[in-house]
Amino acid sequence: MTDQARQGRLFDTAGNAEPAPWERTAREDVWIAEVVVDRPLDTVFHYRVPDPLRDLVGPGHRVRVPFGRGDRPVTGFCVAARFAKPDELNQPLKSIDALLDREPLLDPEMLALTRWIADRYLCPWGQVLQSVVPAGVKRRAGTRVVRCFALADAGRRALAEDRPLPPKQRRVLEAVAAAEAPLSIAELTERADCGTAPIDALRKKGFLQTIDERRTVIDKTAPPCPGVEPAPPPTDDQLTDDQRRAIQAIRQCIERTEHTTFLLQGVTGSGKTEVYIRAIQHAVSFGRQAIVLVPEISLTPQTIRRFQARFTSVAVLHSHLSDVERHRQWQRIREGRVQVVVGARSAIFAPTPRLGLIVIDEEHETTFKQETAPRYHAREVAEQRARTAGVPLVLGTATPALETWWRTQPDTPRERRIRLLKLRHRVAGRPLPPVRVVDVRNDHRILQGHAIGRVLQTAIERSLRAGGQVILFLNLRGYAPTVWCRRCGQPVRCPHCDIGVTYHKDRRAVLCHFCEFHAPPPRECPGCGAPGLRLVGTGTQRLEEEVRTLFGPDSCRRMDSDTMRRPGSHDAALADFQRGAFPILLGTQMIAKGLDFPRVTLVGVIDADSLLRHTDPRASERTFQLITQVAGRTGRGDHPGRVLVQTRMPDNPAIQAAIHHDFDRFARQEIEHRRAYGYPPFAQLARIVLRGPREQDVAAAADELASLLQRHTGTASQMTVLGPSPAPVTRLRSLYRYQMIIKHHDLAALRANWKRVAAGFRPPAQVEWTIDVDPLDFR
DNA sequence: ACTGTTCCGGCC
DNA sequence: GCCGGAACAGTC
Repeated sequence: MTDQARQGRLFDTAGNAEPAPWERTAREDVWIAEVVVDRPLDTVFHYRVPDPLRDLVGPGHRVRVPFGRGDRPVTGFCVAARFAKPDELNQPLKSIDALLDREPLLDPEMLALTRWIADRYLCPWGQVLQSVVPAGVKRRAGTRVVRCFALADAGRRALAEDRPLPPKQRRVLEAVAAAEAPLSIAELTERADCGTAPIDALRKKGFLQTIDERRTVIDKTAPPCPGVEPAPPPTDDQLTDDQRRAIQAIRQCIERTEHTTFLLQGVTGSGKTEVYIRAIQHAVSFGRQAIVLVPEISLTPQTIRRFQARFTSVAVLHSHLSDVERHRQWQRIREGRVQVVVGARSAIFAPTPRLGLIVIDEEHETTFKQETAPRYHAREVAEQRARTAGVPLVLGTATPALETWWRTQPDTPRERRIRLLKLRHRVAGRPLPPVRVVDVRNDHRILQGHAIGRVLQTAIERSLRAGGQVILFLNLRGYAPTVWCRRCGQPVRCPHCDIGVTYHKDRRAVLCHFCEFHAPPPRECPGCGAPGLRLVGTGTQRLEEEVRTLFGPDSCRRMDSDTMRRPGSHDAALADFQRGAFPILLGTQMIAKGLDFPRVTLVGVIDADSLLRHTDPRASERTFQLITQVAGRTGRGDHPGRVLVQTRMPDNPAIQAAIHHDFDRFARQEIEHRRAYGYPPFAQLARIVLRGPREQDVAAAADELASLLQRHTGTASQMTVLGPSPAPVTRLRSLYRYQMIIKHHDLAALRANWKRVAAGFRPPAQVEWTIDVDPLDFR
């Protein structure tokens, strides 16, 4: 029996399960609510609904309930409310203390979706529920309870009988009578042009009754997005045949209100966004709403403006919204006043009343996976939501995640199959830029420690001379990624994490990129005491220095998470680049996606090898994706572009596939690799991490858990347990970490096994575990 | 006999 | 997660 069924046994008329004692007989008929409390428990609790709340409490409402021995008040979500027949209960149930929301925060579909996430990602339902409703919504940020006045019976009679009243009181009473809703003191004094005294007098006479209403305090609308007007949309005959076909396929699916998952695989610059927009317009024409998920870094004014230009009401949900603003947007969405919701990962929980379509742009991006509990992948959640809502899901990218691509292939079972829509050409007949590998093994500039080799340097000079712009991509922030001791040959490490520190010249400090540690750069080696540490390697700060030396002090702007700390600085830098304020844009990931600058004629990848050096099982997939994405930033205007990739491994398969723009070749070779090693999609993985302050305790707990898993699964279950072993980053924020990977061809069986084992495993004090289903981060 | 610590199960 | 009881150990 599933846990879900077990939790529902109170109403299980089949009667196979022996009911718990308190479930057996009722002394009286009661309304009960099933409540999931705000605790990491995956259990549904039952509470009596007191009579006054009888018609008010339903699924999706939050309630306050007494919980535990001390009856401590906790909040919970009501997930069902029903009449309990006699004979079903015998122990007196505790009662709901209070109803916290007038309207349910979640509709039945969202409740079901959160339940699905809890099962799929092995996370307590209560925790999922808490995390899908924004904090600002729960705290009702930006609203306040305001005392309002409505007509009481006595007042109504007084008006009807035209009884004599002082003139001000009469005006007040008439204002209240004329209003559709109760009026606040401020509204009343304004409309009746009086002070508060007449209002108070009427209330004392019983002519007015007071009603406390929750009102919005701040209602400022989002400022219009800065930046340049987007290019005018293409007319119908400017669409490519591929675009037309794709739009047609998605529209058909919208009309039939049936679910299909599409992979819209289009080379960079092939007009995927136009396809999304046309498909969404169709859904909107049926009075439905669309959700568009994009990686956070793509939430630039460029993207936002494009949607705002084509729809009358767009809600943008990004991480910089205040609680108040987020609450306001959430309300707008829920009231159906928004046509399109554009947002990062969590926007998949947007409370659209009539969902018509979901789009995930750059679907291969790993930021769609949440790295804290519930560790869901927005793509999976989106598919589940689309499936139950009977609407299409469109996954768009130039470089699909391997798992996604695999599902378009004939070997995939039919029920998992997704439909491939290809956009093979760039719009306006523009070619993909030629990509050239530059082998820098013998480049004398590189050998001297510079980041820009001779070939790239000349190419930049030529582009600039021709009036073009240049993008330089380097995936390491800081000045020097390693601080190295000449004598003992050891890097300087973070005292809290076992990871090397990075030197940041602008802050005159060494930083740990895993925790908040920072310190002045040490003069001598913390290990052996030798003086004279060396700064090894190049990060974006050193690259910036080099570019300014080579091409002039005003030639470039750096974009990475250090320069882009303040909200808006990102947008400002891009706007400056767009209007040509500087010719060279250099930076990390954040300049690799989605940007559309027609004047960029050269893209340089400074160090392709740094992408491959990771121990991550998906390193080569990421390398291919990043090179392809960043290469796509050029050749988007009237001038052709080109791409130079600096590497010491010119024959690497991922690099070779990227320079040939050959996704299929890359995917086929990578999928065979996955098949050979039993990686997803050929097996399902879950990663368990144990962490604590004492290494022996963590290691011992890991051993115990591993043996529990082995014993429970046995040889028959086809489940493999890899490890335990120290995690690749064994110490993080002063905590030791051990991990194991469990592997099974069937995800449901894997989850069931884990649940059985987890129920009997209690780690020692100070050791805690986490489980990550379908992990993407193995650090 | 008394008190502090850890382990463990239940929470409706 | 939090609480309380049981079991255990160390102390007066």
